Amino acid sequence: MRGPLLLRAVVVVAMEHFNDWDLQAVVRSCSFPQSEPPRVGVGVPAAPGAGGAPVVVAPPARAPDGPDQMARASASALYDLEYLDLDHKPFLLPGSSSSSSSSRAVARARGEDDGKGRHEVMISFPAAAAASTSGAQPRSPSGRKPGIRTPRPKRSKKSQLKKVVYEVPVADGGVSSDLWAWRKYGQKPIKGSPYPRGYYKCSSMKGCMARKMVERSPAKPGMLVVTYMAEHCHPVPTQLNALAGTTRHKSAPTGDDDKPTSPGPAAGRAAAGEGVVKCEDVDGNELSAMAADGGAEDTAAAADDDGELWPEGMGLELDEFLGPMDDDVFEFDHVLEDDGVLGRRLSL
DNA sequence: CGCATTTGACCGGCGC
DNA sequence: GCGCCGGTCAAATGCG
Repeated sequence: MRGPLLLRAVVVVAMEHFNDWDLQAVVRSCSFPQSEPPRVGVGVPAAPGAGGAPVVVAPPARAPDGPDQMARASASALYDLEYLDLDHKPFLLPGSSSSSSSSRAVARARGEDDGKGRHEVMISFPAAAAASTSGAQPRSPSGRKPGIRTPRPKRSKKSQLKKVVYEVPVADGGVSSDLWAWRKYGQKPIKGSPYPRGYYKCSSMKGCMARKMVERSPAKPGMLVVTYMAEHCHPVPTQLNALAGTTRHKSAPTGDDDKPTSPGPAAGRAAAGEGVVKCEDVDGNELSAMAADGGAEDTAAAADDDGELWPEGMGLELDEFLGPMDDDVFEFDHVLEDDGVLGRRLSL
């Protein structure tokens, strides 16, 4: 395990509330003990209907070129993605998105070095992002017979899923993480890529529809491409080690097996939570989530196909976590992208 | 024993 | 309309 988390960037994406935009994408960073916080930009398109292109949020880190840089880069590989509704509805399910105008966002994130180190970010938020959740009915838990499957509820169109693609560097030992707890539910080889893609669901709270896919960038083997889909409907877990005893910690993976050594959060972790937050599903039904204070979890761990680890032990109090997120920390300006996409840029 | 991960199969979307 | 491919499910397996 590496040292304490030095740097994190938090991407906050919310639908609605940007006038006619469906979403807000806020890339935040916090805890930059060694260097200036990276500048991060977020863009949102003006033209609806062009959905499909994913959001790529690239980290502000650059390739390490020394011990110090290495540490910095490793730390900067840690990003937290959080979905917030800035209109006081902090946690959204995908279905809660009301507006339909926006379809795609393009964001740019600037790293510490605005020059060559600039990281391009693309965001896509198709309008009907919520559809998938509406159809997500729990299946009969027990025993599927071979060849016999319970009818799967109609999936929403994949292209309509809200996606945030996050590029994180695979630092030495594979450092990349967010605060959420993820449970792997699948892995598939992707055509055209030598690396398989892992599929993760948020396991911080039952019923959370948040998902992510993790794969290594074929173009840049040193980068992991993490695609987040749907929003968490619960607060970001804070005390990552609170339930350390309930989580699985595999020994360090060796070499190039594909096993993501995710200390997966046990289901029981939720029981440890104290705060209860409510969130709504697509139908407006309230869901109750065990909130952060003590609830939470350890590390969202996801490994790339080399079995590299996301870091653990990022204990963080909620206020601490949220502290750096003051509004005035960020500075937005709108940018009209080449393709007519209205981008929103923010800097710290 | 309970949980996460693995892995093969199934299913739907999308391109041709 | 068909086939490919990606995404998801769920039984089997392994680990703590």
